[in-house]
Amino acid sequence: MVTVSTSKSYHHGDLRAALLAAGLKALEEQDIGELSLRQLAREVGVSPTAVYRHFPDKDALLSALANAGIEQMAAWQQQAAQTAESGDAFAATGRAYVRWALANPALFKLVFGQCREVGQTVFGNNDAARLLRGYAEGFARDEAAVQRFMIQAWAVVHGLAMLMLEGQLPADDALIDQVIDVRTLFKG
Amino acid sequence: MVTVSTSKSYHHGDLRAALLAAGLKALEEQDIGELSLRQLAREVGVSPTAVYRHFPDKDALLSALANAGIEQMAAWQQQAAQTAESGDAFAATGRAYVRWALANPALFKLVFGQCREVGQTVFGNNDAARLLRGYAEGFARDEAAVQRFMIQAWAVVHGLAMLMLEGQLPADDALIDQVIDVRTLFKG
DNA sequence: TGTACATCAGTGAACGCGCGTTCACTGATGTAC
DNA sequence: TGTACATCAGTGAACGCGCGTTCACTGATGTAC
Repeated sequence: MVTVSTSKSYHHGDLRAALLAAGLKALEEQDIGELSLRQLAREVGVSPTAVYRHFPDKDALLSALANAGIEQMAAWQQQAAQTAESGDAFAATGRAYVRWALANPALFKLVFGQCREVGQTVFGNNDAARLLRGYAEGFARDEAAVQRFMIQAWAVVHGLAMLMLEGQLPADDALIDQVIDVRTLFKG
Repeated sequence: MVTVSTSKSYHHGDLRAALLAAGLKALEEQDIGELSLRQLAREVGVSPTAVYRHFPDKDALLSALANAGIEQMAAWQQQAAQTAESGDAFAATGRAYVRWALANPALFKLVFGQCREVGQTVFGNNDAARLLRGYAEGFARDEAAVQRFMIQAWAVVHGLAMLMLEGQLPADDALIDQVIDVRTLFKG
């Protein structure tokens, strides 16, 4: 005889993880503004109230989602850098940035929108930034030039990602390669 | 003796214009998702229902706002191009793009978000695009190079605007000038 | 110039909706003796 | 091994809210005769 518990119970941390997973999945298709706490609870098969066992409020849930997004994005970039042939790691990181954005449209926007509210910056001390700096220091005259170059590079990939996400440019792999091309892009 | 009409009446088109103006103003401080039809009606001093005399629904109002935004942005760019010293018109247009975005954060996002839904492209046949193309044709080898250059340029300004809007980079006039600089940016 | 009437831009009350959040609760799990 | 009890992760009902939209309406304006 099997006893069915009426109030289901996740092992510790499981519902939290399930909610985040549901959130990430939902953000593949919905915009952040359409995402509701109740919806995620529904998708996980739990009452809306249960969410409050794991997050103080909706904002906290969104923040956690943003953090998950940042980590995932950093992982993609790192992977791309390591896989790339030597000398191409820099551009590969840029391409990974755009591709991740295209694969996670709403999450990409959440990551940047959310960070503003928290007052935190997405890049600065992560691997991608370090790679970028290393590359720039190879040819830049001084620190000012290094910084300018880093920002220009960031702007290109971010802008390309945004324009593709918003349908202004075709979300086309070949186009990504074409645009993120150090041979044509930077004079140094 | 002055008769005060209880149901106030705008001259033809005036309420429409007032609603759009209120919308543009509201978008200076709020995000698009927080903007409600009722709020705009309130701000104009009219009942929510009155809006429906001028727009079939909320979406139509937002579309009209986006169109107003596109026009305003194009005007800024045109103005910048005409004022610029010869040879600098191209970069001036780019700077105007970013500055307009900073002056109209939510509207900027609305313009791009909304256009996706309508399936329409912001640039393609406007003055800025023509200027951009003329500049590119000056040194690009072939049509493919012209297009690549146009997209790269667009990506840089769009990305810079976005990163500044989202607080990832300081919204700093000097930084705009530094980043949008043909001397360091494009190899052609 | 006066009257009859269509048009048109407003009004306020009402609707159903999904939302985030609160509340008091219940049943299962783990621990101390 | 069995019992008593604290902890903890769920439950369902309820709240107030602002929203977009609908409805039947009203009063002012312009036109035809």
